[in-house]
Amino acid sequence: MDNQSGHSGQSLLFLTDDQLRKGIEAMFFAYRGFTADPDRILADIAYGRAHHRAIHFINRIPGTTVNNLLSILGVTKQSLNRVLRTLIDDGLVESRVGKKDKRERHLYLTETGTALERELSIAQTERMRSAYRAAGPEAVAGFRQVLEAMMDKDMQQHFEAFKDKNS
Amino acid sequence: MDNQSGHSGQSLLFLTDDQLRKGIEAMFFAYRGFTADPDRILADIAYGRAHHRAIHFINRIPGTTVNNLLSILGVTKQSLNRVLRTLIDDGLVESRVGKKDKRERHLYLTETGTALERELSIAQTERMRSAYRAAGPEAVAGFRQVLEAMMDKDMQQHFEAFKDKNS
DNA sequence: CTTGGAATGTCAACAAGGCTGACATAATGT
DNA sequence: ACATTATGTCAGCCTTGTTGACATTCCAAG
Repeated sequence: MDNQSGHSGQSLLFLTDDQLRKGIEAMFFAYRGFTADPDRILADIAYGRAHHRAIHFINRIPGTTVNNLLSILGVTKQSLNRVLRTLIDDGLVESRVGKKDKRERHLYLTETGTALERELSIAQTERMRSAYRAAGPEAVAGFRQVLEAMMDKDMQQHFEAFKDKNS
Repeated sequence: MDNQSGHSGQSLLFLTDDQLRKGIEAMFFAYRGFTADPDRILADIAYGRAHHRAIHFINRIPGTTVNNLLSILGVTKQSLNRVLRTLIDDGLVESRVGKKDKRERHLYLTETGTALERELSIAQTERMRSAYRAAGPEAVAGFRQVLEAMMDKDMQQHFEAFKDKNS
C-alpha cells in the first residue's frame, strides 16, 4: 500500500508526542474497561484476575502443563500455584498426572470450570464485540496490527501459536 | 474504501468467537509489553506502576487536586495517598494547599519529578512509536478507534477532556 | 455566630497477588 | 548412581488495592 502518500493526513514517520501520549492514555483507560466486566463477576465469588487468566488459558489449551502455563502467564510457579490450588480445591480445574512423563501435571477445566469460563468470556466478549462494531472492520484490523507490534518478541511467539492452533 | 466487499475477508457483523478471542489475547499480551519498559526502570528505584500513573497524570494536569486524580485513576483516596506520600517525601511531587479552598491540595511535579516522568515517558513512547511505525497510519487510526470504544463511558469523558486540553 | 454536615485528606490495618529463597519429592535421562 | 527436570510447599517480603476511623476545612441553615 501507500506508505508515503499520507492519504490519511498523517505521514508514517510524523508521530507527534501528542499522538503518542494519546495512545498511551487510550491504552490505560481501555485496559480498565477491558477487565471491568469480568472483574465484577469474579469479585462476587472471591476470585481475582489471576484466576481468570488461569481459567482462560487452561480452556484455550486443555491438557497444558503447569510449566507451559507459567511461561504464558509470566508469573512464578509459587504465584500460579496459589491460584491453581484454590481452583483445583474448588473443583473448577482438574490436574492429571502425565502418562508419558509422570512428573508433569496436565490441566483441564471441569464442567463447573467450563461454565465459569464461559460466563467470564461472554462478559468480556460483549464489550469487545460492541467496540468492534462501533469501530468497523478496518479499524479492527489496525487494532490487532498495533497490538501485535506492541508485544514482547517471545509473547508474539505464544500468540502466533495460539492463532494457528485450533485448540 | 470497500467496507462490504470483504477485502479483509471479514464482514462487519460477522464476528466469530475466534476473532474475539484473539482480540482478547492480543490485548492481554500487548498490555504486558506496554508496561514492561517503564516497569524495569521503576523497579530500580523501588517504585511501582502506581507511582508511574500518578506521575503521568500530574504531569498532564499540573495543579490537579487529589480528588480529581482519584477519579481519573479509579482508586481509593487512601491508596493514592500512600503513593503520593512517598513521591512528596522523595521530592518528586509538590503539594500546595489550595488558595480558595484550603481543604484541597494541588499537585505539581518538581524538577526531579519532571525528569523521571520524561525518562519513563521516553521508554514507553519508544515501544509505542515502533509499534505505530510497524503497523502504519491506517492501523494506528483503527487502533485508537477500537480502544476508545472499549473504554467505560465516564473514562471516555476524561479521555475527551485530555484530547482537547492543551495542558 | 454557631453548629452540623459535607468535602477533603491522613493514619492504621488488612487482603490479594506478585516476588525470592529454600527445600522435598518424584521421575527422567545419562 | 547421579544430575537434572517438573512440580509443590513453606516462609517471608513488597506493592497496591480495600475499609474504617479520624482530623481539618468549608459552607450553609438556624
